[in-house]
Amino acid sequence: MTTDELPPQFEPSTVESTVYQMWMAQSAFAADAAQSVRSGGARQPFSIVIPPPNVTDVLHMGHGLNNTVQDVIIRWRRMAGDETLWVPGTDHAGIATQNVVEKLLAKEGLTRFDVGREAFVERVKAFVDSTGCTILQQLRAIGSSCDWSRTAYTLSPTLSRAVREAFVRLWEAKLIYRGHRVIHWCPRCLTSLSDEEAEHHDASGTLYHVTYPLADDPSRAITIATTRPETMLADVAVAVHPDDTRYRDLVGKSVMLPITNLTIPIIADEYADPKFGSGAVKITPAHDPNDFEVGVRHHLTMPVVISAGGMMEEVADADGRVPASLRGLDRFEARERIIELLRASGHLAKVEQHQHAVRKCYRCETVIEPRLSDQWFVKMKPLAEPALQAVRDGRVRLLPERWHAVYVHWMENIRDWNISRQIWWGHRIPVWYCDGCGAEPIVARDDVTACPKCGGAVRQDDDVLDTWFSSQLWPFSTLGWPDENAPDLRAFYPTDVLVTGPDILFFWVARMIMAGYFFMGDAPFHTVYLTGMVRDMDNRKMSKSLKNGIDPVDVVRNFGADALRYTVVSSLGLGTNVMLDPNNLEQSFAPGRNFVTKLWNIGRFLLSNVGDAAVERLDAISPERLTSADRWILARLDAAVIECDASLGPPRPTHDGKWLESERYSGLRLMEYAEAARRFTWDELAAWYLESTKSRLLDPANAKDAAVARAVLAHVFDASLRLLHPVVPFITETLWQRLPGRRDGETLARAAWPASRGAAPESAAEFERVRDAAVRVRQLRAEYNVGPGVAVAVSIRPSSSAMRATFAEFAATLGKLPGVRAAVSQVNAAPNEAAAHAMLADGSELFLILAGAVDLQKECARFKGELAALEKQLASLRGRLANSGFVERAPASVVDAERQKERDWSLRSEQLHEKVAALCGG
RNA sequence: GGGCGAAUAGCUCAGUUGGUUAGAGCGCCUGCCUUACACGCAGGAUGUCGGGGGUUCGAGUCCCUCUUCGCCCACCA
Repeated sequence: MTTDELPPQFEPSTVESTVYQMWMAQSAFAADAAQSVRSGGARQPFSIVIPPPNVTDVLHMGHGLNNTVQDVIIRWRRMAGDETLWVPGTDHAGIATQNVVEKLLAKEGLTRFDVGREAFVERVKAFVDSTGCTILQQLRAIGSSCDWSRTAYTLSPTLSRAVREAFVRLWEAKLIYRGHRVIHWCPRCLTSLSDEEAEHHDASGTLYHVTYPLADDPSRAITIATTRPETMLADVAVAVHPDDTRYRDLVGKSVMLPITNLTIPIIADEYADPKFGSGAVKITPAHDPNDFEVGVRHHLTMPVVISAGGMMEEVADADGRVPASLRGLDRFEARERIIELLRASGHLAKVEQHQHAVRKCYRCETVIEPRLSDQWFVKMKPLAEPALQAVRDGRVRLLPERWHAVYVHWMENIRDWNISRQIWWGHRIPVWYCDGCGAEPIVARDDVTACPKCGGAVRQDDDVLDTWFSSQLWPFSTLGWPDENAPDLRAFYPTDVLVTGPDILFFWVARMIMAGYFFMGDAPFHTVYLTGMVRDMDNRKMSKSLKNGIDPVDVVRNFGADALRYTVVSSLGLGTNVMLDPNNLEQSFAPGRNFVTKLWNIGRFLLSNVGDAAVERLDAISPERLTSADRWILARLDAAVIECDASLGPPRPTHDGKWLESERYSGLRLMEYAEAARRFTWDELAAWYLESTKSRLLDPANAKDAAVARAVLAHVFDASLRLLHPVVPFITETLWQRLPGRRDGETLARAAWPASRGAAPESAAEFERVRDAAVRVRQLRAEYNVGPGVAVAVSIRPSSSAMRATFAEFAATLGKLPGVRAAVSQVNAAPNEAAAHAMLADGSELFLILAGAVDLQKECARFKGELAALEKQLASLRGRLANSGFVERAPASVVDAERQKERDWSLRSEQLHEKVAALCGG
């Protein structure tokens, strides 16, 4: 490629799709199971399964953040030589997707019941087919390097097979059972929900105190308190604590239930808390989980008075309990009506405000109705054991660290999981019933068409499985399970890192770990990286309803995918939220856009100067041909590589599949990695090295040295593009392709991650003196208002013979650096105090004499400040050495180093004293 | 109600096991279109590290306490 065609502006929109197509054409993201060491290959496998977005989703910034993180990690490992697989895919998202299609139907004035089950499912399928690829396409637009040939879908035939298998195995292990109990019911979605799907919301409600008169003595009454008076129609008892002396004589008697005029018993049960309200509690077994337990203990009837849709109705065992005037009323309307009735009949004792938590459906925020019904459950305790142990002993780590405790607490208190949903979109429960002979339910991997006992007709269970039941299998179902010999499963399971938001830690992550142990005998990943959330400037979650979202596609169109990625990663502390302003995309994405532009300009300048001709290999250049600047930038590159590696790694546990305490919470510091790579490229390569090479490259007299400069530039830029590629893949690939010596078909995406060349850190020291001198000259110029047009004279007294030897290079480089513009001369003796305007240096190394007036008093004050700070440190250091405890405890080498430090500081302090004396006259 | 975490520059955050003068990005101020880049360059300002107490020669870092936020969990009707 030729370099002279680089346009002055980087145009992401034209470049990105071309680059992505090139990656696809080169199969840059395709994983090869045979290469994994687990399959007899030579590479460490490294795999990530994507948290499957809902199939109807469109990309939002949350996805943008999450998938950028995954892509950075994947690209880093790919370059580092692992056989890398990133599995993409989507989730059928039972309730969510069904709700979307039901809304579409509603526009036609239809419900799913009008359409019928089969036709409805077909309709959802068609809808999913029409939208299903949107989000996957959008993931490509932000550069995600997924292996698209392995795109999975939770409701595909292969994954559905895994779901059946999982259900049957859990059934066979007696971990799945059918239960009759009070569960969380969403009257809008018309389905039961798991505990996790019924979210707590703080609410300010009303606590109604209702009097229930004694049946045999209406002058006496028991007062109960309730926030849901409408459920009193289903009351079957009043419970008091057995030790509650206030009520001891009443246990066994009965009260009259207002409105219904039924007589119900007073029972003793420890569930009643004497300290709450009156100490008596109404028992409504069908509409409250606690009351249900009481009901079971006392063999009470369990009338159901609220319908699936949340209407007052006599559903079961409720003969005559619901007065005609209330029938068919919505539960909240009924509540108002009942309060009126109670007030009218004098049974309403007190009404007070009450802070409590209301559970709401996580999909539609409808208030949950606890409801007695038959559901399928998974027994969780046995599954939780190994998953808990894995996190405790470091086989699985959660980042950031604080989630560890949250996870452990949840797992220790885990409750059985209601997995059946009364919706139509999802995996139908693989259980069949024979109504003919009444045989036991048949649980089967394959569809059952006839009763194995009587040969009669069977019908399949109507319910479908919780979406998360299929999601929990994702890390292995996508790799070919239940086929234990599937090549991908062997090569890539367990996967490595899971990247997701903490909001689905229990919905998904914990269940995957449990499923991993149960079905695969091993955790599905060794690291869970929990990201923060994307928020607006008022710290609000971005959401459709608040209209404060940012469309990543918009950002990509305006600023490019790289700018989006860099902005997100560079502000992504571990687990911290990313704040972006939806009303000011320009400013929000400035860090990324600025950096990308800078990188482009570095590339333009550097590539045009390096040219297209082959450069010498770095190791073919003898050390003495390198300038101090060359040695410096090579040493800085090594430091940058080491820093990037330290921020990102280790990629996997180093010992026996368990994280050591020391490494457990290290690594995946994406922000620090990005900053290290940026600092090297911008603050070191561009700001100093590039500037220092200008004279070498542009002056024809330096033809031989120019070749060295070109070689070093090409090498260092190549390495910096490699370091940056995981964050900003498009622009780095584009520039990298134009470096001299590229072969056809080579991609940066699959190029090797840089390794430190082991440059001695002291090889940087010499150029650092040039740099310090330049900074000092610039500061003095600014301080004394010497404009940039004015050339200045700088005299230097080299402090060492080595420096004296390289003075010419030193002077040439310094003089040419921007903002210096100086004629540099060497003086061999210390400048005469009277003649010098000032001595300015940070030690005894350099004396810079700037032509022009220097404020001696100002310099004197500066030295005095420095002196005071130094003496403070010296005092503390002396205290430390004087502390016998420290000297005894610290290793000899440390104590020696401290003593040396003290000597150095004392010496420096003396010198400063002298300077202050010389300048200020004592 | 229980548990966890946070409080550092105007904003968002870094600050490893206590140890030189507490950092970055954005923003701000001053001066520069120095032919790669004004989406830039050079220089600069800004912090009683939430309040109080303690341990230590030495505390942003460890302990106690108060205040304020955030998150997770939760069957007190």
